[in-house]
Amino acid sequence: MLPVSEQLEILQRGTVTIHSEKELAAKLARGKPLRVKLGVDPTAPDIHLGHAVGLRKLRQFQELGHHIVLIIGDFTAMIGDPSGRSSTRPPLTHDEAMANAKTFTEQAFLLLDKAKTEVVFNGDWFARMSFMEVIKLNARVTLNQMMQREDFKNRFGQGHEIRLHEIQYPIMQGWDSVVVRADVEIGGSDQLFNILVGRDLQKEEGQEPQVVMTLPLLEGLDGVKKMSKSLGNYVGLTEPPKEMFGKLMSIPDELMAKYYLLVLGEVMDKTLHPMEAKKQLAAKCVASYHSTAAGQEARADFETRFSKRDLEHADLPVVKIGERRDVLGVVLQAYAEAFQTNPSGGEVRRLLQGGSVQLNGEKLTDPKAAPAWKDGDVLKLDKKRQVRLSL
RNA sequence: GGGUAGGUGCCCGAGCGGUUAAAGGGGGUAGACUGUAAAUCUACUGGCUUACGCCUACGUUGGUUCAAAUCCAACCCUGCCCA
Repeated sequence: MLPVSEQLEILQRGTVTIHSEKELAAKLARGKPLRVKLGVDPTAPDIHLGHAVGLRKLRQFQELGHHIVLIIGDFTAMIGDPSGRSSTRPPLTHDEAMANAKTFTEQAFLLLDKAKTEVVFNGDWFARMSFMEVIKLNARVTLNQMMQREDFKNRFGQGHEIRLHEIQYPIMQGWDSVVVRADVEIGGSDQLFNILVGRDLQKEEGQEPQVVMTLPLLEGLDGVKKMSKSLGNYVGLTEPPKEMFGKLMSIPDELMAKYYLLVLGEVMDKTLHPMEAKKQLAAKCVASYHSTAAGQEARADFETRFSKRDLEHADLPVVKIGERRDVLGVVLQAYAEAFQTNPSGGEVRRLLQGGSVQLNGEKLTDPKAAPAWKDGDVLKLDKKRQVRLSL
């Protein structure tokens, strides 16, 4: 193992808070592998770049010889939990949670060393807790304490409802730490409160409290809200290269440096033109989850399709025209076949009206028109999607 | 349990018998611009295989009325105050 000071230097990189470095140093100094905990709720089947921030930090721990405990919140996912602002996440069935957990862990191993990772499910201990045990656990925490959490405080202040099960959530997460005897827990900076609860519970149980390590939250494509599946502002780790590249090109410039840091672990070259910097970012990201070649290809494709707007020579999905020859019908078909999405007739009419739909560069506006479609025609559907037609 | 304020479209929020698919804002989509960035301007923003037509929508269910998101009743839910 590396000397403590070197380990510390690596581990503290890119963190928001470590509580406390002194404790971490002391734990490291023992020379034994630390148990580093990360809890994830399998509320969605895919891992995105936001999750990857934490996973990358775990990877660093692994490379330094430490042990990772990945806790899958199969139990917590079933009861739903407070998500972000003021809404409550819908509860999942256990089957749904487990199905998500499966793909979730598979994807996590894109970044983690499977051999040094222990995966546990918190349903294993929560599902068989008795009500008495729950009460006793609750007795250790005060409501006043819970109300310190910003999310609760705000909602309470605004007269919004807070359901009691939501207040259990930090307690459960904290109890997880007790069960797995975590030395360190990492999480997004929004997890600070929950992780601190873990410390309290550990102390009460006579354990040495875990070190809290929080990481910056990665904003999603909108540049404002935390990346999340439910907000639709995410980039999935397993997305196809072109998709991944395109999505990254749409992030606000202000976020680029942060993406460089959190997604790639690099410092952005500020001398580059922002667009070039973004292309490099996107290509590198694709490279790390697919391949360098895929990154270059995605970049080339992007430049053909969007920078040069050369749809003629672009590699587009091909849609074979079916029975319907009217514009509305063909557009609907193209969406369905090439992009697995089914916009409503109204939506397509709106796109037509707005001049979004173009055939070989000519705007199509009449849903009822039936142009003389030709083999190889390029049909642009919206800002980001185009197809090639075949007869 | 009592009192009181509320429950409106993706979100916030106006409307308080007809002209309301429902003001305004946010968000979203599209167009212009352009770097699939930002800013700005503009349009659109319930559904229907093709619509000056139909269907669904203002917590739920009934009722009054030619006509209800708007009035009445019961019920469900939330905040606040009291117990």
